[in-house]
Amino acid sequence: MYSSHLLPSAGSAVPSVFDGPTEPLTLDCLFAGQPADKFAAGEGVFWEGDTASDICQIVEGCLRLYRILPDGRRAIMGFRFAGETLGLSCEGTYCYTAEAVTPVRLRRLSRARLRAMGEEVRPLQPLLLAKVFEEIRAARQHIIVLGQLGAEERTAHFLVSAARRTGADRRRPVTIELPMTRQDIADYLGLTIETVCRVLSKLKRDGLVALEGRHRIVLLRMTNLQHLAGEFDDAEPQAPTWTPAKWPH
Amino acid sequence: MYSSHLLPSAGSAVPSVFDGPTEPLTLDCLFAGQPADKFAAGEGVFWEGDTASDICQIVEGCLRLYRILPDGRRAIMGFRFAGETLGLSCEGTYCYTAEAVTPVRLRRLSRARLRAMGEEVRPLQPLLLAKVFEEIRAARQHIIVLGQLGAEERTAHFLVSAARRTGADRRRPVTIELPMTRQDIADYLGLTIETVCRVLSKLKRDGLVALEGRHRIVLLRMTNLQHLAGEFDDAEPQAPTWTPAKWPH
DNA sequence: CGGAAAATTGACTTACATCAAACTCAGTGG
DNA sequence: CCACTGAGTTTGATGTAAGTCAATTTTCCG
Repeated sequence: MYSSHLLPSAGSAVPSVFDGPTEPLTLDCLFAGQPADKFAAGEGVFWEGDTASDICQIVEGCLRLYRILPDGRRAIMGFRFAGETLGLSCEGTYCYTAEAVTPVRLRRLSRARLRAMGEEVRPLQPLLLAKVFEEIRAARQHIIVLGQLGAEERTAHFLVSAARRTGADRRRPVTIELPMTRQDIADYLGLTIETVCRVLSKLKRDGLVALEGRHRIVLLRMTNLQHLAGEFDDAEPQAPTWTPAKWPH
Repeated sequence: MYSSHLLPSAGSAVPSVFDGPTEPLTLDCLFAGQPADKFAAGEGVFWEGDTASDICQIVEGCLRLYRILPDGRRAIMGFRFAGETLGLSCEGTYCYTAEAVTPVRLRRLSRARLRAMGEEVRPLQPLLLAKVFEEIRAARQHIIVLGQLGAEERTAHFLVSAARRTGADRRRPVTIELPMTRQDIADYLGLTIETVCRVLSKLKRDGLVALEGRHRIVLLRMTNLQHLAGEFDDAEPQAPTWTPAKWPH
């Protein structure tokens, strides 16, 4: 019964098995009732290690999620924008710190409350689970970006996926807002701030993007950028040309 | 009720997910009835893009999980050893190829069947979910390794976590089996085979490890290795008593 | 405006990749 | 049993992408 949600049948992302009257039911509805907390730019929403008591949905603004390594390095795990949620795929304690990049308004929902709601509203489960899977997918993507791509490729990938997130159609000049600093981008991409700058300058020189102030970039040649980014995320099931490596004992 | 599984209350996660097979009720019981398929070294179990119809549990052997990028690069997402499962945190289609490193025996369980079982055996859900969360945790770990650590740190981290996976106690010389090739390790760590070799040679020269043949390594100085690896994963709230080193690699 | 923080650019360094041998084994067959 | 073989590994020489250090220049916010 309910387990069908945890084990979605092949096919569509959000399990359609128990859809019924789907329309008016999303997480938004649950969050809608909650009061909106406000945070100033630079303010922390929660910290790594805190008890993960709430799920949050951003009403407005942008957050950075990061961990600080023992030696002081900062690894940004991702950014969250209006409409997105955070805190769902943590067990027990938050596994990163969430900090406002811009002024942020967000709604909280305690796990206890969400749990209670989940019992009454059955189709809630697959929605939550879909978000968890989406996070895994994003994490795997990030692994490939960091492990395999060069500085230019990483940056192109970042821009393209930012554009994709806005929902803007692929066609022609897409303008994206990047409220975070260059340092944030660098810490996200595993590069230095200087390298990020140089790459952006190069992309500009090559006519692939236009820089409008610090926080707005126009992607002029999406196709080229996607190609630079590797395009490994899209469909295209590569023919498996594996080597018949054998076990050398 | 069941939603409490998807939204585990703060505090303890499901006890030691990664421990060896514990008696009472685990996935092992479900897999126990299934016949064991055999695969020769180098043989594929499933391919990226295949319909993710089964969950697999490895009875014996080692698998590598990877994706091939459009330009031919191979990104190894992870390895799986005896007792571990694969295919759980995929939606619809497998998101990587699974290939035997050594001869492998594994049991399959169709999602449909697992779903059916999940209805009868209630405590099954949290077990599955725990595995999903564990994968997220591992992916985040990998992101930090690839984004922030240098070659030596990455390699040390790989060794330490391999040791941890065997369940061997932290104390004193731990011998680990690494059935995969150096190339596999390189593709997993985002390095070249030469760099992996050089790092291992250096660790040997420094007396941190001993190399016994190609596929066995003795970790002589766990503490040093852990320190090299950054130690950012364990509990240990690391008092920041250390100088804010810059960006060494 | 004015000043400080952020971004950019340039000169130089370094860690890792690349290219190229040589070495090590484990499997095979004489 | 031992030489042959070839994949896998190791080591060395060299190249290069990205990091580091150090100025500027730009932006934006009071």
